[in-house]
Amino acid sequence: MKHVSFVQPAVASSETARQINRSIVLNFIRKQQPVSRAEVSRLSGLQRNTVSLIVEQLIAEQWVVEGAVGRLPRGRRPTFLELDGRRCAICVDLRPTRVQLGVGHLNGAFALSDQFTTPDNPDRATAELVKRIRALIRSHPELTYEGIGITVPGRVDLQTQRLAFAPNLGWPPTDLKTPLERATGLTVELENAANACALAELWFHPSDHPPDIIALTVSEGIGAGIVSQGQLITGRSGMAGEFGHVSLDPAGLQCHCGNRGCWETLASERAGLRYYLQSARRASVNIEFSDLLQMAESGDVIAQRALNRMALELARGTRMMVAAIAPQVIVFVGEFTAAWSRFRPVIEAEIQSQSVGAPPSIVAGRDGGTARVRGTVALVFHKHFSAGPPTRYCR
Amino acid sequence: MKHVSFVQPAVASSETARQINRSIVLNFIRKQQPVSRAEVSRLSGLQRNTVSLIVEQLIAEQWVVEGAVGRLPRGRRPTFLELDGRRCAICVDLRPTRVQLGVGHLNGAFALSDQFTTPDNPDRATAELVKRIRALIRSHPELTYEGIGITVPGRVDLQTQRLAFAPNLGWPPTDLKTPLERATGLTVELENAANACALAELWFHPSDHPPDIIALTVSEGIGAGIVSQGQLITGRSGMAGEFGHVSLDPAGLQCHCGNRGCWETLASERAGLRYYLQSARRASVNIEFSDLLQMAESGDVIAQRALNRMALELARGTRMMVAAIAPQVIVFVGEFTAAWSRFRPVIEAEIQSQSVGAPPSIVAGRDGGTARVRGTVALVFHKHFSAGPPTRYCR
DNA sequence: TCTCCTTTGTTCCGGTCTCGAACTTAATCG
DNA sequence: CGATTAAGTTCGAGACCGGAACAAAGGAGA
Repeated sequence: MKHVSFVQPAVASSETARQINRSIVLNFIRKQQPVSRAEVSRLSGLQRNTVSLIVEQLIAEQWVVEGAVGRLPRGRRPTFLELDGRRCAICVDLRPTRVQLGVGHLNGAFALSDQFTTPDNPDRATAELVKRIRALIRSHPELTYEGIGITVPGRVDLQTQRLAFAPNLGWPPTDLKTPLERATGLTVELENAANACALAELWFHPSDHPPDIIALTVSEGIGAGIVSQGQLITGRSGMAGEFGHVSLDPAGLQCHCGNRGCWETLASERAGLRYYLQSARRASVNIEFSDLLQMAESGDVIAQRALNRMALELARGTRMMVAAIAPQVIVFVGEFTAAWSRFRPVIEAEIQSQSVGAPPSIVAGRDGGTARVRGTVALVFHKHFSAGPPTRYCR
Repeated sequence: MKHVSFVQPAVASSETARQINRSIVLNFIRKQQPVSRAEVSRLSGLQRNTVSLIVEQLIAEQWVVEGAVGRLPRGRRPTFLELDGRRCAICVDLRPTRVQLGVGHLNGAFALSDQFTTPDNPDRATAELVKRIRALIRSHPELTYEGIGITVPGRVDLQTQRLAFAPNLGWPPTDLKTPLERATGLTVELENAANACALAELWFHPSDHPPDIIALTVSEGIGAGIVSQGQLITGRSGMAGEFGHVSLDPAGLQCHCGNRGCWETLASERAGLRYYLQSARRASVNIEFSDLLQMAESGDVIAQRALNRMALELARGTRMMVAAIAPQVIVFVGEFTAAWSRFRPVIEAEIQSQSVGAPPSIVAGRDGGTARVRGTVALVFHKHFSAGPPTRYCR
């Protein structure tokens, strides 16, 4: 079997140096804004003149704007630089039950806007999205829309950019990108929700995270976004991170994916609800996961027991990830983090029993309900901030 | 909790371009040797003059030598370039039972030399290694020794470079690097055996492998070396890839690592032997895994059943890796590949039942017994062939 | 108010690098 | 023996960065 032998490494010229330095400067401005040219020079190690030249270019291309003038005890006042907030991305979080829209600005500002119930087929979903996105764009004509970022509850094929595997959505493989791009004229970035959350963590909380993190989204299903050495692990056609479909109980329940006893069937919101309904003996009662959290909060012992069981199963799988990937941080994202004080000790205890080296830190995603939507901002802008694809040392 | 915020990205200058292109040229020569300057120019996209300049430099630094002169139907004859075979690495494969030594040349030539029984403590092992390595160097004074590469049955701490976790060796955390470097004057590279095998696959079989592979070493224990997008996944302090210590059976046997029912306790050579002894009811008979393979080969039904059970457990864990990492290829390394025709179908069947996307290819390591030792060649030379650390796009 | 000092930001020069084109070298073919 | 073809070299142009000198913009102190 022959594969495409290796990625042709792009040769470097003097312009390559500029590209690299440009991305360095741009990232320093993003991370430190507002910041002066001199400060960027000191932080990056680039000469002041080089920074000035690059900044001039960035201003011309409308990535950066000059802001206020600073104060110093002595000397000339620095003029601060910021990212240009007029650039923004349209953010879509597509989930099995609801679709959430928002607008994320390059300077970090963010606003949720619309939401609607997820249509039961891709075509209707596309049509609805087009309608709402058009309205969104019309409502703020002063902004420059960079693109549309969409998080999906499934895996996006790297080659075709189609939504290739989405058992919790129940859609067939779907091309969302092409029709949306055609209808709106904007580029569309699709990404698995967990991957997007991982990117968002790096993007919005740069200094707190070392470069090896896992973002775990727990909702209808379980997905993991793996970042290693600052790079998203995609795997063959973008399928990496399906820890949710590792079978932890060969005799367990049938999963959407076809296997039995997947972690997802043991530790997702659905599993939590199932644990509750099994004990409560109230079959087919129409309760949602948020209700379960509420009930546990207000002292319902059966609900509490269901959540504890869910926590235990979550912990088991987390231990698997720790052994496999050895991240420095695991960020948990999902409604269940509202009951983080219940989950955290259980997971932490299990992790600590894994004696191979120091355990990773366990944190709940800080953006609460917006983590997934915000992730799409990173998705859209991310490629503009890296100097081309990282060199791959494939032999 | 604060971490070192991010890796300071190295700024680029004109010399950066040269470094990048140098590594491109060097790698093309390695992969295509013997090859002419003109051919490198065509393959890489660099101008002929640039290639010539870089090659001149590489020859001066003794990385490359001019070889034979080629023939063409018309035109001036090309002079072929090859890597300089006088450069070589000392290769050590440290295993719980035996230590194997060898010499690997930059041009791909390779020779096993010495082997000895693993001493039961680190100090004696170091002393023995120093003695034998000195003898090895003395025996070929015409060669330039670049460094010493050592594969170990455990994990090497990224920061301290100590052998930090080696349950199958039974050693405490040990610094092998410093004393060996002091005694020999050569730099020492330590790496987990599975990681080394993964690097070796990329290094010696460049065109066959896509950039997402897992190398799985099965012997006394089980270790995985993960390469994603052409880069080795290290994880927090080099601990990534411990799939062998994921618990697949919470009620299973106690493992060296302290947990219960680790994959390693179910599918390693030791497990295979255990399965045999359990059925054969010949406790404490002194047989080795190679004997077991032999017995199965010559028709012993109990031995065959033991191997089949081992294959089944190996397959189960492989499925976990496929879900988690989604590699394009999994390379199996270990004595058990002698019975590959027995293992392969079992693993393949299990993988195929994983319905998420196309399954990865399953192959047995081609270098047989020398895979691990050869891996160390890649280990020693690898850093000279990449243009500095890959840029990390950490936010 | 005026001068000194400090810090920001710019201008200019020298060096490195790649690219493109012209040139030299060395072989084959008619 | 000249035409042709391809390999490898030489040279000038253009892009970029680093370092040093310079202009700008204030505050502190006399």
